[in-house]
Amino acid sequence: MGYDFKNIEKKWQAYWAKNQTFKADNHSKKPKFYVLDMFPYPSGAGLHVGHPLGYIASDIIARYQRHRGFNVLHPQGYDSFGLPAEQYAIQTGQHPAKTTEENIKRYREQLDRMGFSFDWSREVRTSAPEFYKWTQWIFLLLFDHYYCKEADKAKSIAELKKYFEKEGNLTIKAVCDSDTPSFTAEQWHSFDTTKKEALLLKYRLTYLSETEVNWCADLGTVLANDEIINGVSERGGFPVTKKKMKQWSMRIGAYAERLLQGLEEIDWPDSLKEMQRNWIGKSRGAKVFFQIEGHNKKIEVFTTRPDTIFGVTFMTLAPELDLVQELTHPDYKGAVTAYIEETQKRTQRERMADVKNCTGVFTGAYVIHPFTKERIPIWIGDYVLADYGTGAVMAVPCGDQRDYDFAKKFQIPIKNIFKGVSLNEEAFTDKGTAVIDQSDFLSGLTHKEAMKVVIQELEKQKCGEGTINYRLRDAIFSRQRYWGEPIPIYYKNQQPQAIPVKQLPLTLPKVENYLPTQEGAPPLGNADQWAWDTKKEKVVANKYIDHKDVFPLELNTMPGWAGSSWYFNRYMDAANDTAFAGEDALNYWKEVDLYLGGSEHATGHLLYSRFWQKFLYDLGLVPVHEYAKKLINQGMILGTSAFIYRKAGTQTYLSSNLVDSTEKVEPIRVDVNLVNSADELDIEKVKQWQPQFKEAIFERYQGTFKVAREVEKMSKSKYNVVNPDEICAQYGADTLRMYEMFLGPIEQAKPWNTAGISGVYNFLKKYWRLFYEEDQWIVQDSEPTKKELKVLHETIKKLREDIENFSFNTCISALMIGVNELTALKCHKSSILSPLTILLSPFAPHIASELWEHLGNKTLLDFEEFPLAEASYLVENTKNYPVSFNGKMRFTLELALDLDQSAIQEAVLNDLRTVDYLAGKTPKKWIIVPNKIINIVY
RNA sequence: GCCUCGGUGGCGGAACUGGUAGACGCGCUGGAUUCAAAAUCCAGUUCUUUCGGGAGUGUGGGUUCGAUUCCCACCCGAGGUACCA
Repeated sequence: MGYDFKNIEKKWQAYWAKNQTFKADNHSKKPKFYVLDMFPYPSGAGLHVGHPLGYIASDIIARYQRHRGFNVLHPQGYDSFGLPAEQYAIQTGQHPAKTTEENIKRYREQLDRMGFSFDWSREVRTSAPEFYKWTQWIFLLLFDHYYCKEADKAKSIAELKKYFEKEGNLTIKAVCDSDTPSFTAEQWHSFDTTKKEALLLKYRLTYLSETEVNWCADLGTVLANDEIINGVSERGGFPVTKKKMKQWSMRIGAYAERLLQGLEEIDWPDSLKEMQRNWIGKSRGAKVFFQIEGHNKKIEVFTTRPDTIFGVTFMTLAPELDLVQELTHPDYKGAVTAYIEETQKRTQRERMADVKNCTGVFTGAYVIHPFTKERIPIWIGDYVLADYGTGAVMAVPCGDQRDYDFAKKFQIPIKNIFKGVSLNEEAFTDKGTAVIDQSDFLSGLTHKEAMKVVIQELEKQKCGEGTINYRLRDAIFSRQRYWGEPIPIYYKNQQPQAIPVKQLPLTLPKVENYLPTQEGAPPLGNADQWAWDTKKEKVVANKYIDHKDVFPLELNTMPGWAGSSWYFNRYMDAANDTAFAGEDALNYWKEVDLYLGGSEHATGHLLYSRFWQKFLYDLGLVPVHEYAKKLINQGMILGTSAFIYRKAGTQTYLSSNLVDSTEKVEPIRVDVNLVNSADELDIEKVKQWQPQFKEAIFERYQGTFKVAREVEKMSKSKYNVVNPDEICAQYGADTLRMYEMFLGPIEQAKPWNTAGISGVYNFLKKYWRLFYEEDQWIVQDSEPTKKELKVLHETIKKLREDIENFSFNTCISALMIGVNELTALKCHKSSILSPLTILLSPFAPHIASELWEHLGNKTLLDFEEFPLAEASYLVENTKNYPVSFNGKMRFTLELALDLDQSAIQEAVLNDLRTVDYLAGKTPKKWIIVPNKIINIVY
């Protein structure tokens, strides 16, 4: 019989479920430990072997920490709003909630088979009304707050109103839209409610504005910047264009500096922090105001090089700017309008494709240089982005390559303001060696000096000031989709109004059709029941709109990242229906101690969730302002696709070792599950697999037909998906878990290769044989030898170190070494095997539980103490001893007393260098452990 | 282009602060057991060699008694970002 993983795994999974072994308590004297996975989107395809990688790692940590006496919170849930379910609904008419429910069921079955120690009593689903009630609640909190720069935190809109009543907005330091007009307290009092509301909206942390958005026509929705990769949509790869639309946005920009600062406090991968830093994109420079000639307005520009201000020879505005229409000289109107239309038509991808080929037109207008008072022509060009800085740049062709290219192309003069530099080929952009010239009071200064002087002068003359700019844009929060959280807002006199909090959740209405309406409104426009009755405080039918108390509801829904921006707090108290999480629970669990997930969320989820956490912290609703202390990015598991080669134009396929360069062949993918571990294809199965192979001829080489391999992303369309269910059925969950960890370092991307799994499987069988011989229990109670103890304690030491460094692949190596040595020693002693089994349990919990039960008939494996190596034979009997060499250096050798003499002599004699070191004083009773030289003294 | 990380056998990968490079596993080779297969066990497996050795961690330099590890330059790969003024 041997190692019967099927029954063992079934038995223990049932036991854990029945006893709720992994249910975490919100009250405990033990220290807490919260280990979290990024929750999955339950897709229709189910899990493949790559998905559980992070869950296995987190489960090892969770089980390890329980052994170490922590009260562990290890929850799981589903990020269940999303596009695929909705696309499926459009095609089939099936309600996304139903598809989602089915997918979740499938996911749960697959997860359960792998023996994870999740506390399922805390499961969350972002698409459940009990959950999104609180997502909507947070949305309304954001709607009801603004960002006070003085206090450097969010404050309520009520406070803002009071301020306006007293002082208007002339002195307030708050984050707001760039086009916010100034007003005094008197003016404020004179405004009607609608006007007041419109002004307040410019301050709210979630606000409505007419913005240039990334419009994806194929998906019928707008996309956030992080949802666009290389100018096309992340999902589907469709083209993206710019479009002006009224959209909800999140004022994440208000938190830019704090999001940057917070990175210093958290233990996240450097690469990921760097990505967030770049995304936030802080740059120091100055604002400069240029007076428009014959006009009462000024153009404000942002520049990081105010020191080059005397090199300005033209000005470029983004074509989208409203100001362009206003200042364009009538003679140039035609050209300018044509150019603007042209740029609007281009997709983002086209725009990116010809970066080299700069375009633009002259507006016929001029500004006045603040220092030289020269006339400077105003151009527009699409290399200037409307939504960065002020959408206007002072062009310094001598110091900026883009300005240089633009000037060359349109034959605008280039003024050289650098000493001893040639500008024939390109602009001079080196800040380190620049010496300013031809620049009045800046001449002769270095870049650094000139920066200081010019900012002082700008501020003195009130035509500019030193400033800091961020690349981080406010995040668009509206999606023209059905399957998302409804935004709890209705419109009265065109102004957004909050749904009363006690009426949440505002649940999704039924619709017949998940496509946009004929008028182009989002899918919620199809709902018959989607209006808000302010008197009854409930949703009513649309036909009552314009009755006295009934108003239209918002038709957009929230984006995918809404629910995931706060779900980690919900797990702390998932069943609470009076708060998003109870205060006690929040104060007990505080933050995630270890968060595992992919680095693809670096500038999306992981930034937005930090922003929401900081906002909730400002309101005193959560106890910490960074929610995840440590984060690990697990690497992707890639597929190993299999290829066969078809002779061009025939139905003949060649074994990969028959292909030579003279033959014209086409590589064709075949299902990896039809290939054995020696890369040999099962031809009979291929013939049944797809009709095109039924009549095909397969040319073998020496009796076998081999495929070629290539590593690529695991996906259904590449026929390289390996299903964990099948691996579990064939080798068991414990083998799968260990093998995934054994593949390589957790952070690294690595290819899946089923062939290698036998190593781990053999290990578990070998482990079993330490306990059973031909189904006879052979474990005895006798005293362990020192050698056996040494093996055990070396394993403990290595394992503990490696688990704490998340180096699971080397952990497993250490276990294998230990087991090999004990097998060689024929050790079947319970005093050795009991602690070893606890060591094994985080990795292979089922087999460990089973053997543990046989060993000690004690209670639960899960609350035994993890063994310590500190008190071990190895450590206690080892001393460090200094030895000199060549009279120059001093080494410290680790010594183990008490080992037999022949072993020492062998070790010493086999290593010439070691003998040299110890010439003349080779110790009789010492063994030299190499690589332990820790100190060199000259 | 810029930022970040990486480059070690046939393969996945070890090597903590510089100290016997290639742990562990896969694969491969030979052997034992078996009617045979599976399973299991044992031995070998960086390259090269005239069997003394010699070479070897992407390339070329440097520091050091000693470098996969530190420094400089370059080449290659992965990820991020992209007219950010």
